[in-house]
Amino acid sequence: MSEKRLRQAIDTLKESGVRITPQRHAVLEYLLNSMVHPTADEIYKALEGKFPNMSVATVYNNLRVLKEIGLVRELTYGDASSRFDCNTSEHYHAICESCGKIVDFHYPPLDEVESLAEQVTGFDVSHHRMEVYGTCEACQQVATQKH
Amino acid sequence: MSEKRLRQAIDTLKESGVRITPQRHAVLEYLLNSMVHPTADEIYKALEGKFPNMSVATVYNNLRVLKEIGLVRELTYGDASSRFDCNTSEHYHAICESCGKIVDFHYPPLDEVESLAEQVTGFDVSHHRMEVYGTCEACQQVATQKH
DNA sequence: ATATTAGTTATAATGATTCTTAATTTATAA
DNA sequence: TTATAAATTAAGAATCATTATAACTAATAT
Ligand SMILES: [Mn+2]
Ligand SMILES: [Mn+2]
Ligand SMILES: [Zn+2]
Ligand SMILES: [Zn+2]
Repeated sequence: MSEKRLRQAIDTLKESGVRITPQRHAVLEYLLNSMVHPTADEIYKALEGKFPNMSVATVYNNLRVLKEIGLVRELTYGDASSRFDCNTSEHYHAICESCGKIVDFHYPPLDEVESLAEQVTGFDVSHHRMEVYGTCEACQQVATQKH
Repeated sequence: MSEKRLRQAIDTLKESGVRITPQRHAVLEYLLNSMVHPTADEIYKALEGKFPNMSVATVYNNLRVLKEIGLVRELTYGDASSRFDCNTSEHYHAICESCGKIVDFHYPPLDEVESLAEQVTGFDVSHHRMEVYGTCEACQQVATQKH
């Protein structure tokens, strides 16, 4: 199943005229199989077994390339490091403020918000960002067990 | 008009048992009069005339204190530095991808999104974040003039 | 007046990301 | 096939926003 997504992603790379190096392939494959929106460093550490000589700069370089092609989304937060998402389908995220977990969720795109924002600000709006913050189920249970 | 907001903010500080030092007062006053969501460094530079000896750490410290009391909101983005907002009324932001300008806009809070997110993710949602990205009016005009 | 606490300053440390440079690999052309 | 050009990588240095530390100062409480 994820084989198909990998093949499609590699086709996109080829069409973009980007070389498919072993390191690039590994970063892409790792992201496609990951559900947890990993950081660049997590990807780096996960692949250092297979690529003991790979530089962390290579991970960043490849993430940038994959992002430019549209295969990867970068999720930026204030303090900590960026997280990367290979799920390019339109979706939103719920973020646990207790453990940091990031969970996908789907909701009809907020088109009305975009069009109203255009009216009141005069902006030509291209996209938006939305995410909800709170406590995930696991952390809720831990909290209740403390009584 | 902004005098009133300043007095109210100072009352909040007093109630919180926080000392009102000259530096703290200046940071707060600058933010209240600013419409542009400045960075810590912009605040630092703006005040160095009045406080030549003030440390940039003092700006950060005071912004943290003001944030903890709820007088200031921190707007975080991926690459660049945080921006700070003294407008504590519920509002959203439109961000120009061309010049970086950040503009307030109002929209009924997305409560339905929060409750649906709770249902599908099991999260206990406390708040959300939403902003639109695009091109501001000034940058649109510059773009058209290039023809 | 003295002790305690909070706040400030200067500077060092941190840490994620980017930059630089040289080496290496891959693609293209002769 | 060989030569040349372009892309990619690796290693480490540099950057830069932010935080931590330590010494000093001001405010507050006893
Ligand atoms: Mn996702
Ligand atoms: Mn605002
Ligand atoms: Zn959690
Ligand atoms: Zn603009």
